[in-house]
Amino acid sequence: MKTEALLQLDNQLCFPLYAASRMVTKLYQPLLEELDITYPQYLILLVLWENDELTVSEIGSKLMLETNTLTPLLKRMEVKGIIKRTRSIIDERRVIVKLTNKGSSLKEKALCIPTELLSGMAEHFPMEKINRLRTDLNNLLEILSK
Amino acid sequence: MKTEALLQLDNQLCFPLYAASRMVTKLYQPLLEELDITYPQYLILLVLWENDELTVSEIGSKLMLETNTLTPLLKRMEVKGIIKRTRSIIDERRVIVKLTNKGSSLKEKALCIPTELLSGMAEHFPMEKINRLRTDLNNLLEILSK
DNA sequence: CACGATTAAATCGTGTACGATATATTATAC
DNA sequence: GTATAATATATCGTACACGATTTAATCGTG
Repeated sequence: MKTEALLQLDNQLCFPLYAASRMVTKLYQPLLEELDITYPQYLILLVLWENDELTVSEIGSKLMLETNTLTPLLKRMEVKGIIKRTRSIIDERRVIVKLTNKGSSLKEKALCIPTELLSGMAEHFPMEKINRLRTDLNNLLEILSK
Repeated sequence: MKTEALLQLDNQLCFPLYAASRMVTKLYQPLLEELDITYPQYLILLVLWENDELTVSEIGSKLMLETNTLTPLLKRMEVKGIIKRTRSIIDERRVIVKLTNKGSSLKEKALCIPTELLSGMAEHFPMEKINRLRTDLNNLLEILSK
């Protein structure tokens, strides 16, 4: 490919990644609205539902987010009453994030979300392709994170 | 797959998309810093280098961004002196975005960016997979945008 | 045990994203 | 022609992202 052609939007990897990420987030929105949470807040809940009581940086390493993003995000979630932040007694540098009852119980409401989204998507996009995409993206992430 | 397992971070399509998008943006950053532009500003330049003198909403439809994002972004780019915004005389609702000389000349500096990134990535990620990823993502975008 | 280095969060400033609304201009219907 | 609908941007408010810096607590070494 000519160097020139590499600058065309269609030939970039970055753009479809950027656009698809935003579009998929928008797909989630009507479903997340019913839980009164945003998309990044949903990701944090996914992490906590799998493993409750994590420190801020443990959440960060799973989601690849720094404390400068997480701290305000977690504070908003605490205001909503879905998590609780407490300083660790053993090591007062650490802040333990724990689900409240409300936060835990949101999981039941969320169970239908992945299925609903995938089925909506699979109408026009074969599941096999979705799986391949996920695998490729996870591979890419692995490369990029080291 | 059990419904429960669908809520695991690893099984989501949304998360690797979100994380990979942010990671790839970070890869661009050192290169874009030399041009003194941000990543979304780079995308706008890609569009204008292909086709100069577009309206705000024409840029928006190519990048899937609304005017509430673009207007401030374009204003910052105008302040930097890389584009010029002018009301159309034919239809005063429209704003024509045009590259300045500085904006045009940034293209030469940018020519090496895609090659440099792809080569860095291809070390651990076969080009064939990158191409497949791009194709799949573009397919997904097509589905999602209608 | 003391003190510099490391670690964990928080804070600050800037720049996106985007839903909702406002404003101004042009098109359309009657 | 004029009221109204449609179109194109802009504005506003909220919520991320993230580089850079700060603050506070713990660790490690002499």
